[in-house]
Amino acid sequence: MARIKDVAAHAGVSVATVSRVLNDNPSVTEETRNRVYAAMTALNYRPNAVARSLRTEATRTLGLIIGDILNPFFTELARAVEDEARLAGYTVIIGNADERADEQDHYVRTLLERRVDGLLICPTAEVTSLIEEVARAGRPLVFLDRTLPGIEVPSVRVESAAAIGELIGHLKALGHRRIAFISGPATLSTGRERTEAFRAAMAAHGLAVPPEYLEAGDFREGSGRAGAARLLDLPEPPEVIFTGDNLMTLGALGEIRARGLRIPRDVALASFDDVPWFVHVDPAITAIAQPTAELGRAAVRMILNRVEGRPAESAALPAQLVVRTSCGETPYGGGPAAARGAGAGDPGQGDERSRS
Amino acid sequence: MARIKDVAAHAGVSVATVSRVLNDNPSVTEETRNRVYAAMTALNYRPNAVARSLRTEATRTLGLIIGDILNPFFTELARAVEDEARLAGYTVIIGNADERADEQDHYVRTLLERRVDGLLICPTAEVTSLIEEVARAGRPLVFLDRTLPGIEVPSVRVESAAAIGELIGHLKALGHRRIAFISGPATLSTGRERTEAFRAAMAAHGLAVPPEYLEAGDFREGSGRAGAARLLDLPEPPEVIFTGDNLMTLGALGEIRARGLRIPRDVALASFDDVPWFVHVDPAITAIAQPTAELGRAAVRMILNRVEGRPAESAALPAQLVVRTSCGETPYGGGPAAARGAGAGDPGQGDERSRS
DNA sequence: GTCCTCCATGTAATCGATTTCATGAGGTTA
DNA sequence: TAACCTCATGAAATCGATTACATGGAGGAC
Repeated sequence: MARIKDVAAHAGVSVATVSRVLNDNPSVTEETRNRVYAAMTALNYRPNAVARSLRTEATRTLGLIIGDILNPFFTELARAVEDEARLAGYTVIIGNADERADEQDHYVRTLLERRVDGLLICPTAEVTSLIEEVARAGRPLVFLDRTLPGIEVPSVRVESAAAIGELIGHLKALGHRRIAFISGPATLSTGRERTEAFRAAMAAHGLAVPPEYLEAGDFREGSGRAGAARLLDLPEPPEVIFTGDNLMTLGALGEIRARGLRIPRDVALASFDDVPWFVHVDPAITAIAQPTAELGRAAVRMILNRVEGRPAESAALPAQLVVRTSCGETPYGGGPAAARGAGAGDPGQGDERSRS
Repeated sequence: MARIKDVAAHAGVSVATVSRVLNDNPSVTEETRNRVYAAMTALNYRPNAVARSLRTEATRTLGLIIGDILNPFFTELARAVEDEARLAGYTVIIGNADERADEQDHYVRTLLERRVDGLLICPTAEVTSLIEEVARAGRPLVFLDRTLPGIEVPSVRVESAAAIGELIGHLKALGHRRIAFISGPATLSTGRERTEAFRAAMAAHGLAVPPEYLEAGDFREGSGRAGAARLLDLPEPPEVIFTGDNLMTLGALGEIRARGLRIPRDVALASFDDVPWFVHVDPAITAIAQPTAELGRAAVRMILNRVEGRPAESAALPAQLVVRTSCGETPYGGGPAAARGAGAGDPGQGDERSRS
């Protein structure tokens, strides 16, 4: 593969001049510039980003470590991060932690060795010593979606309490009283926050939460299924199962279907986290939609601020309740076709996730 | 950040010795080795992969360019590629072409500049001059899922004809005759292959395919919806809509639901490409499942063969029909709960997509 | 015509690792 | 004891770019 030296020789100039052309340095004659361009195309020259990075100490690369690549939430997040980074001229390397601290640490190490300019992490449960060290060393780092206690790192997360409160209000208005929650793991900030918000909202509405109505899940399909099974086996099963993320919803749905129960007549279902196909389940699933794409974009802006030496401030973006029909017909509306969001619209409907 | 020189000074050895320790060179005394390790931890040393790559001309990185990161098919593919690459000690950089040739070319350029050791591409429609050049230059390149005509590049793809033949047989056995197909773009090899297989299977079963029963889609949700709308508006609408990929299925489903039609009574639906939630649609959607993960793993093995100088041979992996209930009850089985795969099982059911 | 300035270009150091070749200490053998 | 070998280690070149500094020629001012 042609090197800068070859281009220089072919064009009859020095490597410095070729480098200047490469970097749009204005102090190169139009004529020389053209000769260099000609040499580049003649030799099929492609600058070696490895060499360049070694010298400039910048890779124009961001590392993104997500929790689970098969979870559509993280996929959409990755997509948004990628798009926003691309606009700024950065490439993204995605690492899939598979919700395991050791996998996460593996990627942190790999990405640091590759000298990414910034690191976006959706941290798994444990605060590993590696993460602590990286944070302490002051390397550009931003937490995404989740946070870790006791670590000083700017973060972008979702503010879920308001939407959860709205959901509980909606359920109460529909006449439901016995509401169960399949939570995410208490080791994750998102799991804790949603559980706390659920408890608080129930209390605010004067509804009791017996301990057996709080199932501890792990943001995986299997735990959603198992949690739903235990809830449905209770002497007094809940009227509503509220699940803490889209994969556990998938599991709970599977269990409900396997028992031949009808939604919402036998048991209602609501999901934290919305995915496109919820609309196509019969009945369509009431869900709390997260501002996933905005979350990713905000995180990129934040990490680039840190990379480029500007200050970065943590942010929390509001989630939004999307009322459909899986918890019963809304008393304030028409039939299934007229189901409408309690918020400014229904971001779960239609083509909003397809791009041009 | 500490460099190899600092470690050498701290341990009282030369940089060559540190490098030897780093690379597990056996000709280093146990004692020296320990001193070097101690220095490394003391200084929090992390080898600079950029510098190493410059010298060794290897990045231990693979590039993967997929068609659309929001399509679960490609996500699962990416996941498998990542896993298999990781086993071999490689990192993967994923580029999302968004089904556009210019985006694809952008990533090809970026990845070449970053000197990835090998390139896995799910090529978009056009044969761009860049792709041609890269193929001609003999750089390690493997086509994944799709192929390009007239370009000598090893590829891994899905053999769909047999499964499509089986599906048509299944539909005919259920009494359906008027079967329409919403195809992928004819510019993609997968689009062409599925359309050809559909025509051939229909002909083999003595069924006619009027031109208006062949809708040209583009593997996007919107075209599935529009195609379904046109088919349902025909004076003689089809009894079955067969869609060419999972996103178009999503669109067609949306259109069918919006019209208040019941599946399969008013119109049956079958999908090429299976995704986990098809099980939860009511009725569950009959689909042709692709060996997605195996596709990704095979592609990695192939590119690593090429990278390491071994020969690589193209492969085609068989798709499999998964019969559910969206085309009607099977005359050879029980009720919905007893729906069973025509093949060796139902890879679309249960937890097979969750990992430990 | 001389001198100074400006500016396009070139020379060479540098980034942090790997790797070839040299070196010298210690052990073996005759 | 001399000659030789083995082996751990070090010195220095190298990968392909960027960039500080040097250089020399053209043009303007006097």
